[in-house]
Amino acid sequence: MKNVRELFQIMTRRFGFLDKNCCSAGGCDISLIQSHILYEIDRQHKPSIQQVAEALGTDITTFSRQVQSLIKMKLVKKTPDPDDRRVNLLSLTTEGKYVAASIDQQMNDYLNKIFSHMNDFEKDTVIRSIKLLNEAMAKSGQCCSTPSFG
Amino acid sequence: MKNVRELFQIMTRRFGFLDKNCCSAGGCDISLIQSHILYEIDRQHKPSIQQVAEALGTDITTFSRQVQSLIKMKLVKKTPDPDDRRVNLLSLTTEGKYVAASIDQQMNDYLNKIFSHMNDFEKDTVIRSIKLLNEAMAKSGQCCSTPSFG
DNA sequence: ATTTAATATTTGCAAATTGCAAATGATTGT
DNA sequence: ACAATCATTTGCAATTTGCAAATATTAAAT
Repeated sequence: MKNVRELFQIMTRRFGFLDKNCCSAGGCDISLIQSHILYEIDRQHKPSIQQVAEALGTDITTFSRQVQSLIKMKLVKKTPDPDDRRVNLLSLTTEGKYVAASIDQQMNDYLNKIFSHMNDFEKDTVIRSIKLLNEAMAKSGQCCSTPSFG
Repeated sequence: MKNVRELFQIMTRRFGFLDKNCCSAGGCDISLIQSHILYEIDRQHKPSIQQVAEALGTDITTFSRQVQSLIKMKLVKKTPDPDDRRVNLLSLTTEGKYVAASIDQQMNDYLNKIFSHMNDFEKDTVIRSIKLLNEAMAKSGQCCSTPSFG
């Protein structure tokens, strides 16, 4: 069996390209990192700045500034947490939701294009495998989380 | 079935963390991008600067400078192509090969740790699935390659 | 053979991104 | 009230970025 790492490396790289190719939505061009931020804010329920920064493995001071620029672009909103006024809860604006949804749509379209080269059984096996992989990585704790917080 | 993209996004992110965690080898700390460059130079046979830049989807002027710093670190060597003196062929120095091999070792160790949470059948299925996925992505041409050269 | 286009790589430069250290504002425990 | 802790933001200096233009070499055209 060839080097397992090679398989993962190539796949991840390709998926990264896919991600980069889906960074514009309705005349709004955003960076790859910004796309990841929108995705993560959408996924979590009113996360704090720190939560998103940690999820993405970005330095928090860097992240703070990235949020500022997304706010300037009117894609993200910052609301003080009523329970703890130190924290700011992040959420997407209507426009932000639209951009995020549009990116999600593009990504899923691409993924379907990829899966069109497989039969139903293969597709099912692949999806099941990714799920398995994610669970195994979650169990492996330290190694697959943010380097700094590891 | 939940959103397929979510599965891929999380997996890719985790694998990215894994990559970042494997960026030091024998007292030599390198950046994530530099790690990718070493990997790609190692994989290809005496590639040109342009070939590696395109494989990694990096702007070529940026890449040119990254190669320069790797040369300063004595991890990479640049040899003029005898057949076409415009191009410089890249290769790893002995030290570069050592660093690349060490990173590869760390990555495979981590991957084995992850696979230790599966039985042999599951592991086999997952690896087979990644292969399938890579083939399908290769067939889908445009979408999973570098954005600029699309 | 000389001129012209193309190609691989490198620089100038100016803007954007980075992370550390320190500051701010808010909360908790004593 | 007080110090310790925490979430977030700024100052700052260094690195990284990409575009446009320069350089060096090759291929094509006349």
